Amino acid sequence: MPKIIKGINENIIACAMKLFEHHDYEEIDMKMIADELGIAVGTLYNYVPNKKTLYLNVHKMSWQKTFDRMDQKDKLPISDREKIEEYIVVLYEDIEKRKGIRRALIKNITSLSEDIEANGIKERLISKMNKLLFLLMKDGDDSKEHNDNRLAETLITTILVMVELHPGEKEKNITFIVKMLNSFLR
Amino acid sequence: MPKIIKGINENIIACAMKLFEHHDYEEIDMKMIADELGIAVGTLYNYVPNKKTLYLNVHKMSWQKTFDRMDQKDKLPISDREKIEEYIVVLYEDIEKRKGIRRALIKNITSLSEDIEANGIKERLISKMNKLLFLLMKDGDDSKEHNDNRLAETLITTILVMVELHPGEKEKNITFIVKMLNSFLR
Amino acid sequence: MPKIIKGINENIIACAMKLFEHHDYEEIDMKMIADELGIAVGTLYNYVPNKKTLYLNVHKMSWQKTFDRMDQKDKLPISDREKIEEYIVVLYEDIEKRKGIRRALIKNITSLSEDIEANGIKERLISKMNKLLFLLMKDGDDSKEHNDNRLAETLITTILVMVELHPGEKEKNITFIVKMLNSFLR
Amino acid sequence: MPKIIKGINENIIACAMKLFEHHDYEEIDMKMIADELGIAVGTLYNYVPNKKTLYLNVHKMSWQKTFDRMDQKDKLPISDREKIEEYIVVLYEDIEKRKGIRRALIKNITSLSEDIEANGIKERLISKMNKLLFLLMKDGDDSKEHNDNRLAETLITTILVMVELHPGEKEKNITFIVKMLNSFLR
DNA sequence: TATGAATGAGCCTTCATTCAT
DNA sequence: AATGAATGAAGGCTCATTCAT
Repeated sequence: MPKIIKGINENIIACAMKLFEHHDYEEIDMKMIADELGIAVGTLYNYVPNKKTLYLNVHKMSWQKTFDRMDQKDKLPISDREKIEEYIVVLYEDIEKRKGIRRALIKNITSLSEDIEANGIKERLISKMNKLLFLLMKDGDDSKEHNDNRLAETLITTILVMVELHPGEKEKNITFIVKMLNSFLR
Repeated sequence: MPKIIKGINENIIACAMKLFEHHDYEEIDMKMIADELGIAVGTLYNYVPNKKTLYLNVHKMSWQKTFDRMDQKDKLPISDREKIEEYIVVLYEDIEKRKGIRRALIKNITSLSEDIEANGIKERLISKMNKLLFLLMKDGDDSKEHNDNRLAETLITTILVMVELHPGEKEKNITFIVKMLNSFLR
Repeated sequence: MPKIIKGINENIIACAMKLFEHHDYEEIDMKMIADELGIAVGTLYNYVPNKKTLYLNVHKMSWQKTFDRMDQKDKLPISDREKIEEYIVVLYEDIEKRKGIRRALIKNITSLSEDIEANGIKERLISKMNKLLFLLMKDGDDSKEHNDNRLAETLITTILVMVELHPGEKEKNITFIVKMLNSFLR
Repeated sequence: MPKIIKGINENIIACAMKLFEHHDYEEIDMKMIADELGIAVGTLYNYVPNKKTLYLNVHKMSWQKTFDRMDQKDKLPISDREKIEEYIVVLYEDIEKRKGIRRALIKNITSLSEDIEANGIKERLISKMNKLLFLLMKDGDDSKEHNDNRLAETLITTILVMVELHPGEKEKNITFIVKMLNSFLR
């Protein structure tokens, strides 16, 4: 049974994250991760039950970081509309940064992959965005009345798609997304 | 050139589509597909040169069918705005109807399968939508000026996501998408 | 049980020989042979029990042709020494002509392959050459006294090696071999 | 770079040599070699990058050892003619002693493995022999003038063949080869 | 008899996971 | 605890051979 030492575990997550950020799941093998950590495969397996779980944990931590950054924005003394825009920027940057995990995010959002077991992150993210959007919607707006998540979902997906299809055009991409948001809310 | 029997080939595409819909490229092996078809691997290889090509063909077929239905709409004597809405409906219905297509579309749109050489169909679809959108944009509009594809891409992706996340709510979904489109174009 | 029709069988051998002459055993598959014959694989299997046997038969026929050509030389009204030189030329040309089978010959001569079951051809060939060489050796010569096959073996092998290592230099190759023979017999 | 444990590696080469000696490249599969070694295929692949390379290494090792022993003879204070005879004896003994080497030598000499990229060792050996033979040839001799390798090639091949076809008759075999050489040079 | 689609064992190679040291 | 060599199940693909038509 793997003994779990806090320090090492964090190291493992960090290393794995670094690798998974740049490469797909299949492109990374346990030896690479062990090498990156400067330990033996066997040792890695003392701290991690298997590759999938490790990946899943990285996935979770990865999202958590994004959540944390969004939470930071919550504390800023800015308007809700500004806050939404901050959210978008945070999401954009995080998604852009983590290539390897981006795929997982997409799959997760679009329910593409059932085996990356729903860890509730998609729901948390959408709900977080939606809460804010709700405040910005006009009374009487259909979306507000039904309080569905469609706008939030669309925003998040659009970020993903823009990062994929127009890489290196952060400015334009964000401008577009914000414009889309604003015209919807107008 | 392998002898191509119409029926079998379509069957193969259908089966592969069904499997690729629920699982990643790497998760599916040729034996699975053969088993699903009730034939031997060797037989499968009489009709398909290799796994990659099969996967690619699944994508192509998916797109092509959608594409064809959109072409039908082009011939109708309706306004451009109506045509766009028809496009949306076609896409929505197609995507909803043919479960198998959905994941393929998502992967293609999001470049999830970038290693699988691009087959240019995604570009065709986006360009088709964009051409129409262009006519509807106001002069001076940034998106029109740059004539980028962002709006088209967003529309298509949104359809996909709505179908996935709000199945069985066709009315609401399409209403939302059209509303989004209209507010953007306003 | 395969029915054997004379005409077809000869055709098969001829076709297979043509292919095996230019390519190694592994490079040729039954489909190729069938295609070359203009029949279906299944049909081919009506006349031939399996690939190995077919190959073996081709091998035998191939040698037999060489033997036949050598036998022709026996009938010529020439000296033994001239006859030996004719033998060398026949062997050289035949070996040169049949690339694919050349390998089999080498293996056979050098006992390299035990699965091409000894069909006695090597022995026949060596013995045939030796009989003639014996007549040319001087009395008192060790080789003659022991009547071993060493000279014949060396000649044959040398032909093979020359064809392999100095392709396209027939003149020089044969000159060398004959010179070697003559100096040995002198 | 796979971790290389001296003992295992030599064992692998020895085993592979033993197998490749009796069977063609295609007839041997990695599982056989692993089984022969008493290890798993995966383990074998820890020491060998792939089948082709393993095969190639078997060849190289075979040749190199023979080569080394010949280099020893070069240092002796003897005449060139004596040196050639020493070469012949070295080759004979080496070939006779190490059963495994024989088939590899034959294949290499006869270019039987031309698809396996040439490793240049055959050329080295022939050239080494030829250099010495050149010194012994009479001026005006055709072979000397053209400085081709035919005599060297023939000598080496003849050694191989004699060992194969007349095992246990070392004396007679070497006598024959030397006699052949001498009559040629006379 | 002829056909050729179907079969499936077999091959090379990879890599997550285990376990003796 | 740490190590990393060993394991062997899989996976993509081929091709000699079979058999239903």
